[in-house]
Amino acid sequence: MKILIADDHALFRQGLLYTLQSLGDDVEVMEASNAKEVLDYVEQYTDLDLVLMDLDMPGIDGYSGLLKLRESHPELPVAIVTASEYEADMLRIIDSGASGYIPKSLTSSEMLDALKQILDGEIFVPDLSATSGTFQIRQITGSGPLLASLDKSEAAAEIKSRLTPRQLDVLKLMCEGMSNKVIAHSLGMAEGTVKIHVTAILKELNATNRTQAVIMAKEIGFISA
Amino acid sequence: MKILIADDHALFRQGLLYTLQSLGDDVEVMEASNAKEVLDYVEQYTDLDLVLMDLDMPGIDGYSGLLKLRESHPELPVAIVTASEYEADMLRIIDSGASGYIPKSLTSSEMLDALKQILDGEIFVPDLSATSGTFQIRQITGSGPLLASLDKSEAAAEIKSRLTPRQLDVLKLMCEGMSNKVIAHSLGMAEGTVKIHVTAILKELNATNRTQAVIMAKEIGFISA
DNA sequence: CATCCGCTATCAATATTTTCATTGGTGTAT
DNA sequence: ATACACCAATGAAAATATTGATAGCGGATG
Repeated sequence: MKILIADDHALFRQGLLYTLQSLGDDVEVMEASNAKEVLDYVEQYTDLDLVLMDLDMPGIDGYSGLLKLRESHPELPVAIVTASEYEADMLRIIDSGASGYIPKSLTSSEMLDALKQILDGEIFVPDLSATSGTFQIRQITGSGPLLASLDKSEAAAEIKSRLTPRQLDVLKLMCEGMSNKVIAHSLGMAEGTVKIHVTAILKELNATNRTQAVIMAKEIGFISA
Repeated sequence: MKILIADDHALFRQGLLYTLQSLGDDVEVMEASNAKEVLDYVEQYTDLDLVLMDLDMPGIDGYSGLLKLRESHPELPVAIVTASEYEADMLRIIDSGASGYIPKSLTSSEMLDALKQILDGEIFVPDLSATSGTFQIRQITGSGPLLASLDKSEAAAEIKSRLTPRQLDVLKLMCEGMSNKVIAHSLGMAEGTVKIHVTAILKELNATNRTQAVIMAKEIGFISA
């Protein structure tokens, strides 16, 4: 198992290196301190299993590096490691074909879980939400009277019972602000299938567009889980 | 010798921890993941020899933490560790009484040299001119990193100040799940005008679609008013 | 037991609407 | 002068609706 880590901060590389050892004895870690080195490496070593690249590096930045890698080596998993935790960044990066968006604020064990997930072929995205701040049952134009007349937990149970498991998966990602394309990529299904689920969700929730559906889901509070 | 390191990135702490061991056997390292923990630590442990504090942390940022430490414990050496390499930052920080300005891009050995220098009572500043290759004027895209470092109410004020009154009107209705057409009708303007406002809002909030913008606005909590 | 039926999940493909980006122009305050 | 609000209009992308087809899975029926 060969993993290439790219970060301009030597000490962070060192911490990551140390953590990566826990993945197993057959893990070989290589280091790069900028994106250009990464591009050179992937030419030279064709047996890489994963590239972990910092977003913020001198010279070619990680995002440009990601785009170039996706173009030249589409099958090589590339995960972006970053100090930023903007959902917008995350979406942009996942949308560009990265296998994961890994905040530097993760603990070692969280980082390991994320990496295992990525090495399993899944896409890792952190749970940036967890805010759960503002609730109020508000009348949504066109929303049925059902939701307004139930309290939160009842409504949440109502919804969960009416939506299929797969629909719940999709709704959860909708609540992260993801586009159909990103959701499809994230859940490993075709974009068309996502659309079918979205349509079904809108119908069940009696919403006329995705934003309304997300608002309802968030206000009811069943997405925070 | 007791050293407290404060950084919200666990892996960086780990790398730094490892490096600090090389300073000698009698080095005891403590960790904090935010500035508040630092302030608590220094109250509890009065025999600290050095604090290494990241500039960019959630909650109280490193600079504020530095100022507070200089006030409460003027004799305790505090060095700032940072991902940024701006001369302006450096001057501000050294001027505020820090014992050093340590770029995260330093190698382990450079870091050790810097720390030794600081422990000797000197003030460490990097040679920024040497790393001129690294010198990129980072463009802050529109919104910038501001929101991450502010708490909700501050962020709400931030947003409100950056959006025009009419944009706020539109955003409010977006948060109700209305389509552009309905918003236009509702505010008595053309649909095209709504689109322009929406585009401007997305840009300001650094969002890639309307659902994201609504999520952000709701999470920050400024729409409830 | 086999078959039929209903539910779910998947993909493909089409058509329409909505959303988003951009450019250019007008008026209006400060 | 500069920022704001507004409109028109274009093009591209995303979202929504719909139809058709395949496949697995569980229950019901014969």
